Amino acid sequence: MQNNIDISKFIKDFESNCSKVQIKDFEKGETITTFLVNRNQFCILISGNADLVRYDYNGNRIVTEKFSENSIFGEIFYQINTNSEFVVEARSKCKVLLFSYDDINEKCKSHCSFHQKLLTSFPQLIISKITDLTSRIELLSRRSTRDKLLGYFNLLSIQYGKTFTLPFSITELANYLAVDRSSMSRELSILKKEKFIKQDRNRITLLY
Amino acid sequence: MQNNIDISKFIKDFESNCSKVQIKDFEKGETITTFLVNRNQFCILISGNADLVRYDYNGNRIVTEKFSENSIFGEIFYQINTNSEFVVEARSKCKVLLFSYDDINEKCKSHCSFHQKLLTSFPQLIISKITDLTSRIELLSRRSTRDKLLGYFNLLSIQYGKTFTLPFSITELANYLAVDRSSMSRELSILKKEKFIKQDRNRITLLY
DNA sequence: AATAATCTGTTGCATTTGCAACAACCTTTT
DNA sequence: AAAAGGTTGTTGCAAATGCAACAGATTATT
Repeated sequence: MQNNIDISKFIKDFESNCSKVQIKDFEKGETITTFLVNRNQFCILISGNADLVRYDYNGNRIVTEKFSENSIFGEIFYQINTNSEFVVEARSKCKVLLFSYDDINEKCKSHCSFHQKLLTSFPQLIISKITDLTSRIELLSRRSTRDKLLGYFNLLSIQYGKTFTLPFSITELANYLAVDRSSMSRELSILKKEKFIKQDRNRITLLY
Repeated sequence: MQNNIDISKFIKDFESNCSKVQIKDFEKGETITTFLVNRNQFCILISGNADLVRYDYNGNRIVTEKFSENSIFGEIFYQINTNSEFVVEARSKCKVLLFSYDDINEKCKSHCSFHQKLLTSFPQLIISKITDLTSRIELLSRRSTRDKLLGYFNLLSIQYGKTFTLPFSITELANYLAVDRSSMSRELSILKKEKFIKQDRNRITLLY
């Protein structure tokens, strides 16, 4: 979630001068893109918030990833799967940079300053994404809800100390940890009862 | 897991001529690296197999990731966490490329052919890694063992058709899907009984 | 300010899962 | 060939989790 560079600032006052790269605006609720075919599509979220939503065979709506400023996403990162449908939905007004990964490689050999900047920003954006993904995998591979919660709180406490505000709501936290919301709520209550944590909405204090 | 480029071939007959990049050999069972401090360490597994193992507070040994030829790993991709210890262990003879991410950036501006090749290989290695991680997250975020199994089988069937051999053993599959081995075995039996799949050891046929 | 929509905590219940133990099988080593 | 070490499938049982339903709180909309 932490990004050290700020590509968005760079782009905000910058109009793409290259036909291969698009900057598009989306209103809340709009579909930014879907993952259906292999187009090597690569996107950077310049501003706003968006969810990657999977609709499974039962029609269940499952939030698979959450994107914010500087997040990267796109078909290129996904194995396309006929059994479920992936949609990136804007949760607020969004500004998005879209391009094909093939194009970026070609174009970067030219001296377009826009691409130049994009290319130098790439590695950090990508490494940051991998860090996020590995953290999440580490959490998701824990067997119990309690371990998931404590593991996640521990990560946050490294950054913010014993008291911190969750970066999302309780409902979204349950999604992030891939557990049932009400069950997680139950487990939170137990953690409170056992004096492991204090909780006020999405503000958490660790008591250990 | 699928990589289109082959950096290992390139490196096999190549001795690093740059002091910042090391190629090291490890015997089966040896520790390749640990994730303890933030050194921006970045590794590429040239040949062999290795596991990223987490030892949690109970001393449980949990395989978090599995690496094979062309896999990338390193501290740089992990939020270091005081509560558990991460160790990369060689499961067979391994040849590993190690360097600091900072160095690679500096050095790449020079015209060292080794770095040049490394740099051009980077994006694909990284994208391939992200694809693997997102696939796994998609599976891990499913609530039931059955959904995890069927989701994983579905991914494999896209590549290999209705009959395929799992890339790892049943025990390792349970690790990959973060479920108890015996419970998973139970669920596999049910799937067999219900004629969803045929299974012979780690060879699976989908019957739907 | 009133209303609607969403979020949160709680609880009962059925199901699933993890855990432990064990036997059969397979692989590797001696 | 025998022994040792690891893998796999099975099962009983206890514990954890998902699901559903609901009420109160909070936030957004009109």
